[in-house]
Formats: sequence, structure tokens, C-alpha cells
Amino acid sequence: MKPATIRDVADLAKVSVASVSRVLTGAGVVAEPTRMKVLEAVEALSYVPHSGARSLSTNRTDTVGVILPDLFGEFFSELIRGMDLAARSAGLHLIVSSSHDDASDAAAAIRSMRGRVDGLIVLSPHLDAANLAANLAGRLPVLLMNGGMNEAGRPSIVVDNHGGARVAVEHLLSLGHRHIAHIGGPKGNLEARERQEGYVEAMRAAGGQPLIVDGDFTQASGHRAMQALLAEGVRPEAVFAGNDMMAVGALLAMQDAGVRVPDDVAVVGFDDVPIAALVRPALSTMRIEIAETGRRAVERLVTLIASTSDGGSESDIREVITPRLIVRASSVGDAAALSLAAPSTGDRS
Amino acid sequence: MKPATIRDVADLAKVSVASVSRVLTGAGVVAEPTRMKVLEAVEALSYVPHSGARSLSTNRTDTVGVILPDLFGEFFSELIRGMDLAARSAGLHLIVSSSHDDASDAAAAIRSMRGRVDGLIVLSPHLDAANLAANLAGRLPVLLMNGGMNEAGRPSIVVDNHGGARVAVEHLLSLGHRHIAHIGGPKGNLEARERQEGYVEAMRAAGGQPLIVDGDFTQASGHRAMQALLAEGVRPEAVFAGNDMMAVGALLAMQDAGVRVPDDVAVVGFDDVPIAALVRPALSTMRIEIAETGRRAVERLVTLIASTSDGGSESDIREVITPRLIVRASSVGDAAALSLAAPSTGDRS
DNA sequence: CTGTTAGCGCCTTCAC
DNA sequence: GTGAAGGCGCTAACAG
Repeated sequence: MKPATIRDVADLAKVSVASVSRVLTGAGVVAEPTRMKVLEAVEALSYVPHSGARSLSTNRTDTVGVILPDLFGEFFSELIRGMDLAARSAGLHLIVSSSHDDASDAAAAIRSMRGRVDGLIVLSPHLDAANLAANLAGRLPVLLMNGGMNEAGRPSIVVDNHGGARVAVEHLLSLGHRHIAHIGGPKGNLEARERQEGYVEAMRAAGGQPLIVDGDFTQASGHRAMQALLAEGVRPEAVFAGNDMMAVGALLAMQDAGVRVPDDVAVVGFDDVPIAALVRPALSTMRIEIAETGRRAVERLVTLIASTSDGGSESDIREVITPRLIVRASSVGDAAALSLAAPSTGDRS
Repeated sequence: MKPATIRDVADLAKVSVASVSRVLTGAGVVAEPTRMKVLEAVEALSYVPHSGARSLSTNRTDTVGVILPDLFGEFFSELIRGMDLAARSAGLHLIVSSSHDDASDAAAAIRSMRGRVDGLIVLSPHLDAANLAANLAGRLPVLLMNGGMNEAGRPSIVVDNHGGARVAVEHLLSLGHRHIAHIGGPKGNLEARERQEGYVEAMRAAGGQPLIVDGDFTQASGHRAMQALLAEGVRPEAVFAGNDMMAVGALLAMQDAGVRVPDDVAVVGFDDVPIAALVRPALSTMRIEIAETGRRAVERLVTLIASTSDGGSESDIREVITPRLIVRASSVGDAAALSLAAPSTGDRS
């Protein structure tokens, strides 16, 4: 009735549990006859090792945890896809935990990971970083991705949102636009703020007047923000959205209002989520290789875990991802020749 | 140096580990003074319970596993989002395992879940279902979502792909189209086959001639398939794609070729992934409440787990999801009034 | 090469 | 109300 244990196997095979363990883990040497007997018993009982028990002994779970604020939209799915890929090829399991609104919530999630994972990747714009991650996770290796460019000396991967935003705005400026509006992300979000600051700086540097409408990173909010602008009779020459989804929302709002993109208003987003290349006009954006970044995060966490158990120290603490400008039709009308970089994206069902 | 254990806490608080355990789990009764001492010690040592060890004792991991074939596209991310939501509200962790090409691969993944999860949700179109899931997972509760309408008497949630496809095709027929092409999903995929069969049947029933082009569920394949059709000089009146991503690909291919949708060719997809409402023309499709389905899957797994430990039996074995036709502009030109159902989708960064 | 014996960190009867 | 002791399933020395 109950699942077979290693002892059942040992009994049936007339050997000790140690031998069974040796056969199954590959550690140590076992005589061929013994090995056969064990394997037969395993087969007969359809025995499957209990990973939980194994973890308790070995002190390794072969699992990494990911703490996310949310799971909406393509950004996170792409990120997780990359992480899953890397985890898989490293023989690790991935445990995801999302929807952590406030810091204490995220903290609890981190806590509950103790004894469940070998390391953690934390994306938590709401979490004030290092402190929490450190105290709560015990001696658990943690890789931060919560967007703070000014983190403590803690392993992290951050996106240069500030610089990326400047590049985006400069692209629009170079197109001759001066009246450029910005649709900003959610208030508390650090990355949103950095992008907004980059926008403001670039505008100031060009002697332009910043014009900011609030959004919350969702497509719907971008749509609303754009509608609001148009309703007020404001007709900017260009719009720089805090992320792609809001840019898409703005795109649709303008379509509804009969405003032509990019002829009347040029649009640039941020992230380069798969959908950016699929809307029409295709969206110009600041590309973050999202899946690749996720892959990289796991990769770094793995070495972190290794170096932690080896007692070694980490070399490159902070890794900065520099977004790259992808010009598509939403900012340059005849960008057909330029936008060969539109990636093809898959789907399943 | 090493993380504190329950014993450290007990020592510091001058009580037994049993009392500490009682305080932390809430089980049993503890005198107030004792409880205080324990909590203080916990605080002082910043002790966090080791969930792995706890699991070994309680025989519960409070974790459910999800086996997926892939992680591409919005379908899976939506599904996972729904699952995460449900898991979270049930106090469960979610461990995802994807990219299992062949059956043996998926089997290994399932095996490795032993002792790590309390139950499993298996989506594996490649896996020949019940057998593997059953034998490999031991006495682990398993909820199947591998698309087999003809499963053994095993708890499952399936989509009525066959019926959904018929409805889609009948919608196109009702619009007066007779020459309807189908872009099919990947060969080995059961759901793709069911949809294709539904298409063929509906066509036959209407006295029409089926025309099938192969795809693989990716946007790129839909694009290629449509290009191929047009290149051959074939100009159907309508296209029913095996899923939304291929439909989007077809949409773009036609746009590139100067074919107008829906005036020249009407298009219907399947799934209603978020992007379906965002492309232009917005895509008519067969809606599966994807996230909701994921939520429901976890919900059922939870009751399954409960009933398994209670020794009770499951009532409704197979649950069928019936896709609903969503008419948007890609099939009916002036569908503006009809397509109020376009859901707004979020994104983060 | 193989068996015996401790734990891994925690929960949980069972006496006190 | 509290403590002592056994055990969850497995691995890892340590003897033989």
C-alpha cells in the first residue's frame, strides 16, 4: 500500500540499505551481482527514491526558488522560461512563488523556502532589498534582481533602466520630436522610477518639457493613459512608455482615436516582450533579452551555491544588463529595412 | 555560522524541542511564559523552520508539481499564472518542470517529484497518459491534463478540442465561407489532432473539401503555412488555425502579402490567449479560460490530495472544458459591437 | 566490496 | 503543560 522505502528494497534484495543507496546514487563501488539484485528489487517494488529524505541527508535539494512580485504578462513568463531552461540543464528543479504585494508577504515567502531550496532568485521591487533577503533566508545564497542599481555588495543582476530610458528618448529626439510624453509605471516600482528618471533627464538635457502620465505597467493602463492625453487635447509628437504592454495599450488607444502611428505620434516601449514584434505597427523598444537574463540568473545562482559550499567568494557582484534599442515601425515609418531583428516567438496550443 | 535548528532554540529558551515545536506549529497547548521564551529565542537566533525536515516528519510537503511539455507562449504562462494563484491561496508551493520532449523524459521528471510534492498536475501530450503517470508517481495523487478525452478512469481536466473546432468552423461556414483552410498543430500532439479532426468533420458535414497545412503551434509556423498557401496561389475564404499563435502568424503573413482580413480571408484561432485581443484585426477565437483552468486544476488536485489521505474517493473524474466562440474583427468586419469581450491584460516591466 | 550505525531537522506519541 | 525518545527515508562514514 505505502510506497516502498529503501529498506524494503534492501530486504527484498537481501542486501543492506547502504548497498542499495550505493547502487542508486552511483557513489562507491558495488559488485555486479549485488547491483543486479538491487535493481531487480527496485523494479519489483517500483521503488522511487524519496527526494525529500535524500535532501535531508545530503543537505542539497537540487532546487532553486524564484520569488516574483507577479506573474502577469509576457515579461515574467519569458523570464521563467529562461530560468526553467537553465535549471533543467543544470539538473535543478524550479519552485516559483509570486504575487507578493508587500514586503512582509515576500519575506514570508522567502522564509518558507528554507530547507526547500539551495538558493533563491529574488525579484521584488517592493522589497527593500538586501536586508530582508539576507536576514530572512539564513545562509541561503541569494541572487537579487530587484532593480536596485545601488544595491549593497550582494550578488545581483540589474537592468540599466536609467540608461535605457535615455537611449529611448534620444532616439525619439533624433527623429526630430521634441514634445515627448511618458507613460510611467506603478508608483512603488523601482524600475519604473528609474525609467522615468531617465526620461526626465533626457528631456531636460534636450531642453524639452517632461510630460508624464501614470500607468501601472498593464496594457489597460497604457490605453487609459493615452486616452486621457488625447481627451485633454494633448497631442505629443511621440510617446515613450515605461514598458511594452503600456506601449501596446497606447498604440491601440491611438488606433481607436484615429491617430496614426508613427506618422502622427511615434511610440517606443521597453522590454521587447514577444508581442512587441507582433503588433502593428511593430513596436520600437528597448530590448532586454528576457529569457536570456533568466537563464543567466540561474547560472549565476548555481555558481553562487557552489562557491558558498566551497567557501569561496564571488567575483563579479553586480551584473548590469544594458538594454538595446530595437527600431521598428512604431517610431520610424519605413523601418522595414531596419527591423529585421523581429524575433519569431513560439506558442503551444 | 550554520543556520539555527530547533534544538538551538530549545537550548537557548531552556525548554524542550517538543515545546518549541508546539509553539511553532500551533499544535498542542503551551503555557504563555513558555511560549514567550521560545519566541524570544526564535527571534534571537533568527530561526526559520526547515521545511524539508518538517516534510519528512509530517509526510506533507505543501507543494504541488506541474509537469509541462514546454513553456513557450502565452498559453502556458496563463495556465501557470492561474495555478500559482490557486496554489498560493491554498498555501501551497508550486514546482514547475517543463521541456519534456519524449515520454521517458517526462517520466523521469515525474519520478524525481517523489518526496518533493503532495500531488502532480501532468500536461503531457506526448506521454501516453495514465500508465506512466500512475506507475511512476507511486501513490501520488495525479491530475491529468494531457488532452485525452478517452482517458482511463483517472482524474482529469480536458478541453473539448473536437467540439470547439467544429464550432469554429461552423462559425466560418455560417458567414458564408466554404473554402476553409486549416493550419494544423504539431504531429504528435493529441490536442492538435482533435482540433484537426473537428475541422475535418465540420467540413465534411458541410460538404466542403478539407485543406490542411501543417504547423507546430508557433507563430512562425503559422506565418510560414500561410505564406506557403498564398505562394501556391491558394486563396481560401477563411482560415481556421489550430491555435492563436499560428493564427497571428497567418494574420501577419496576409498583411505582408496585402491580403485583407477579414474582407479577403476570415481567420479564427483557438485558445484566446491575451494577445488575441491585442492584434489588429483582433482575433476571433475559441476561448478557453486558461488561467481559470489552471486555477481549477490546482483546486481539484487539492481535493484529490485531501481525499487520498482521507481514504475517500473522487466523485467527478473527468471534467470537460467547453471552449466558447469569441467573435472579433478577424472573422467579422464590423464586429466592433460584438467584441466587447476583449480582456485587458497586464504586464510588469 | 558490504553491513552497521549515526545522524540530517523536525514532529509526535507517550509518560510524567 | 512539558520532556524524552522514536522515527520519517536516506546518505555517509566507519568498520569488517
